[in-house]
Amino acid sequence: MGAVVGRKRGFDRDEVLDQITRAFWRDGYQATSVAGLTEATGVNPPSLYAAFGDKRALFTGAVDRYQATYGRFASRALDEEPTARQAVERMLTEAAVEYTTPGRPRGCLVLSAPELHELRDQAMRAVEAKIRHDVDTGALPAGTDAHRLAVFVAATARGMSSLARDGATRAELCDVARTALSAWPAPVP
Amino acid sequence: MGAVVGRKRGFDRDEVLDQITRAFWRDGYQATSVAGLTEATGVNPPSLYAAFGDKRALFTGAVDRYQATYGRFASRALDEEPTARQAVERMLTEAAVEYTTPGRPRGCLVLSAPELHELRDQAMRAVEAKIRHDVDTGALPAGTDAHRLAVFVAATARGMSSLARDGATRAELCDVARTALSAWPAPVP
DNA sequence: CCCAATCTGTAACGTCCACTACAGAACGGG
DNA sequence: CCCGTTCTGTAGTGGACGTTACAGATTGGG
Repeated sequence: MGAVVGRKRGFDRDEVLDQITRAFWRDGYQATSVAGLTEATGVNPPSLYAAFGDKRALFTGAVDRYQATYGRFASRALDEEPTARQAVERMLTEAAVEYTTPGRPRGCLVLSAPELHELRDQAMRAVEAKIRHDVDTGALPAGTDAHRLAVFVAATARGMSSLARDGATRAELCDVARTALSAWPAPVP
Repeated sequence: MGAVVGRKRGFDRDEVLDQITRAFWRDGYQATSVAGLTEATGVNPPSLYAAFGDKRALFTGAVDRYQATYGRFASRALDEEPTARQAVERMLTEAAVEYTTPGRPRGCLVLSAPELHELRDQAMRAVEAKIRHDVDTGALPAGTDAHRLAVFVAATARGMSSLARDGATRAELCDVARTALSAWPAPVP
């Protein structure tokens, strides 16, 4: 079990994966070159390929890491908040913060990369399930269209990510979240 | 005036520019190769370069054409509708249709291409000016934050374009527009 | 202290890219 | 009918890309 012998890796795998994640996050899959990654990380191509695989594998590794760290806030809000309303409110207001945090790329990696359509659908379905649960249990009016509301939340998050990438301020994104939430149906009394 | 002599061009310049527009619209600037454009149009590279210039010029020509045709609906709504509310309502509902019209790429070219940040800002400022006018003339409540509302409209349009690219239906986009409009401030009576 | 195993840097591989040199074909004016 | 002019197709240019062959460096086990 474990490597029996051999020269030790000359770089911190997690640290390098983080730099790779930020590169893909900032520039997207296509615009990020392996040569650029070696320059950003100081790790030469053979070592990158040995540690992570080809460019596609580098990207999926970066996406996995993104979801486990920077993008974790969304599923956390859905898991930890009791109602859909509270979960979406927290998700969107935290998104305003996450999408404009200095020292990292702006916006959301998953919402920006065209090739991650599947992950976006998953996220939207999770929001829809949270809403549907509240409709079923009577916390939201019986007539509420859970799918429609989830699509609207998805649109808001995507719009916020796009605006963040174009340089929108944190306050502007908070206002977008607040305005969007004003379209939320009144809770059952 | 006019060319004095010489062989005539073997293709319809506008028709070819339209195919080029659709290619950039569908795949973006980077993912569109000149080789792909020659295949899509049947026009060889030297003729393309003679007629339009280099790849960057091809792209800006395509964007210009897009704004003059497919994307015209937005500025038309702002120009032709009397109130900001009516203009935005028409803009978003027509966007739902335009973004999902069969036989052409989905979503908006300007909202999808990262390099067109400037054009997006222009569009948002136009919406903001329309709203500010209604606030100044009393058609909207005096406390209305025109900028904040314009950013929200921009977020909605971007969200709709992104959803359209991921395959959202026309009905879903109409619902997003309707829900977003429910956040519009009540008009002054 | 040697050895098999693993990682490292150098330097290249073939492929695709945007772009163009060149020669010939099609045109209208004289 | 020739001529200058403009367009066209072929066939390349140099460069960037993702990926890897290879030889040397470094490790721990025996």
